[in-house]
Amino acid sequence: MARAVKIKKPTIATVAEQAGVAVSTVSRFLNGHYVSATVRERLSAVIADLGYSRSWTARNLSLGLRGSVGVLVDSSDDPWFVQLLLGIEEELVTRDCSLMLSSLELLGRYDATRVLDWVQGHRVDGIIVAKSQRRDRPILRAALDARLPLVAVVPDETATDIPVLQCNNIEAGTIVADHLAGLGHTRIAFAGGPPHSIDSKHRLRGLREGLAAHGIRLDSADVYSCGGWELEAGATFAKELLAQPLTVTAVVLANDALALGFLRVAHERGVMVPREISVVGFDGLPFGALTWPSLTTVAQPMREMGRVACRRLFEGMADPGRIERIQFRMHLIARESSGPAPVIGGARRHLRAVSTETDRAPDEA
Amino acid sequence: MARAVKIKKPTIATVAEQAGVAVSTVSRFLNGHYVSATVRERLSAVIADLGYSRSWTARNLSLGLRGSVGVLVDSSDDPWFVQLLLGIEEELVTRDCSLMLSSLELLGRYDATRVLDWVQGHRVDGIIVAKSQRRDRPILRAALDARLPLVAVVPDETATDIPVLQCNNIEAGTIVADHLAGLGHTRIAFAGGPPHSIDSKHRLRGLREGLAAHGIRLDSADVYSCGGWELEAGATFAKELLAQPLTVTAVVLANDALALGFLRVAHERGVMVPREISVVGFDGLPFGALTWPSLTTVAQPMREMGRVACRRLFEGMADPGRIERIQFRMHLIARESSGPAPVIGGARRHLRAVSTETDRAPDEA
DNA sequence: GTTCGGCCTGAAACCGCTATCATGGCCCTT
DNA sequence: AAGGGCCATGATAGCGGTTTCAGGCCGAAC
Repeated sequence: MARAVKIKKPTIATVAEQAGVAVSTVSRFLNGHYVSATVRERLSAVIADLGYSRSWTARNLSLGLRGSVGVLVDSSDDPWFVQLLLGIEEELVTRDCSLMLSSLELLGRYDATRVLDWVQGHRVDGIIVAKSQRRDRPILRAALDARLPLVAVVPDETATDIPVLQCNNIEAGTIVADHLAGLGHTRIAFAGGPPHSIDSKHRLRGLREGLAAHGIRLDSADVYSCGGWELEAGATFAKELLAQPLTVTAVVLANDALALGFLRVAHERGVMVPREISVVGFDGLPFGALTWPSLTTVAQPMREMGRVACRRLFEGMADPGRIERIQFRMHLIARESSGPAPVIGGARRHLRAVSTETDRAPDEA
Repeated sequence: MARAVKIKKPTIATVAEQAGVAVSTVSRFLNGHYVSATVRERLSAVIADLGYSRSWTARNLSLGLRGSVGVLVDSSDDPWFVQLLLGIEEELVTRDCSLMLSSLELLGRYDATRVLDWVQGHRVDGIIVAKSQRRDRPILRAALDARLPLVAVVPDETATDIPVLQCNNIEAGTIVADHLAGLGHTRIAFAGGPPHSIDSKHRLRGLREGLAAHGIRLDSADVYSCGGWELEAGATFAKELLAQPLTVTAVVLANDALALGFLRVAHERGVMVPREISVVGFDGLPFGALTWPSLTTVAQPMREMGRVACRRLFEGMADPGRIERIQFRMHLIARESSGPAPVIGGARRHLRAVSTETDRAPDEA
């Protein structure tokens, strides 16, 4: 205390010396193993006095750990993964582990070598790949070959050899079906994303089956493809659909971006949503709440998924080889873009929306 | 090659042995120091053969580094910082350094001890605090006391003892002034955020000065305060302003969230934007492009700021004690919410917007 | 009064890599 | 022909922890 100020950071040896015990004793104390009460008190005092904090680098080296998990995100999905990160972080904090972030974009998306180098050499105990797609498969394979625990979140659904977290898109479709049927819609259109997207297919399938349960038939003529996932694709589709007289009272788009594109064009064309047509998307993007009208959507529980991804990763470290598929339920966020089906020819009063404004997702608390 | 498969990961010693050289030679090779051509070839071969990759943990321990920088983000600003992260990452990749992410929220926002623990004990060589506010000051102080290089991005502007990156809000104000003056507006309102926000004040000041340069006076009666930064505050303000007959032809709100709230209410009330009134925000939030009409705004070059923050952090590691304030210019993104000033009483034709759609910010490429 | 067994603690090896210092060739100089 | 430098490499001491193993001390059991 009264000593000359040391410039060097105190190490475990400093503490041991000051307390007059061996380093191993200090180490035991630090790790909560048994030490006598006297020593314990003395050590706490010395440590507090010195402001000592142990080097995780050294600890990890000794233990053969890396002390962090890597999260690879596809940077093109901007705001999508923020909640996911928070969920992961939440879980990590309880494990004295940190979150190493990297984007596939910057590591060189298609170069498995670079990712692997990051992964093996750098210092992660496992990786979580956010929104992997089929084209990322080589990277995943390589990581697996390197015996690196790995979890993919919202992956290309055809992957069978890695643990994946995904949403139940079929159920999501039926949720929309129930919602729209409840509002009295009977003629509904669906617009998918890229031609062979499995997400689209499942959402459509769920929608179709759900509607069927209500005795409503989704006509094949009312199933379209936007050709992509982006807002522009949705806008293009809207222009086509709205160029002709409306034959449907609601349109379901395969994701929120498409739906927002649709809403936008609807506004340009003066088509009233939801009075003339209801619009529903999928994903639960936060800014869907900010448009006018705000977008009814089926949200993915991102934060929860982050938590589970992390937990699953640690399980995978303990018990490698277990490959499973964890499904999450999506939940409806009814906002303003969906409303009662227009009554054909009926004199309808000004009816804005029945939106229940369940705006706040359970995990956004 | 033909040896029995070792379960253990190869280390530098394995490589040395296989190649018949000393570990120090391998180390030199790995670090790009000089070794003879023969040895070099032999080593590359052995390394490739063994699939060796070096342990960054060990390297860092030896070098006394941590090999990563920490980024503390305030989780409440969802999508705001994604571009920032990408900018940081971009810079980090060239330095074989990784990005450790943590949110102030989870580390316990107001508990400097916990952040410090993360910071000292865990393993970062420095930290970047994104969007720090005055209330985070104790954390910054503590980090500084621990001699930990630190950079604050878009900070509370009154901080003087740490390197900060910030936007030139005054200039941003004049940019808006030029834009609106160019569109013929002469009666303009400004709505600030929280009462004492310095950002608000600067933006207002720039606006006022800029307008003055065009011979336009910003009347004090036309300066309002929304009381907060959130969308709802903007909506509330809009309700008040739009309850009375319009006396201004344009309204400038202190950030995008407020402006989006305003737009929303304007739509509800059937007020045409920009035909009846132009609306401008600040920040450049990505989803400002998705609303209808899309929002004219002055954007912060987030990705660039991320890059610079990172570079500055490394400089600070080499040369501690240098405290400076780096300013960034914001740039106008003219979209649909701003248009020519309505001609009072004139018979105007349907004029949608003069938006030049400079939608894509330079750094979004 | 020994011997055995538990409980704490100390000594030292090790985790994988870097850096410093020492060494031994080889070429070049005078 | 001998000495001096330089170059490439080898040996080794850390970096800051953890863990194994051995040993000292004390009470209980024979």
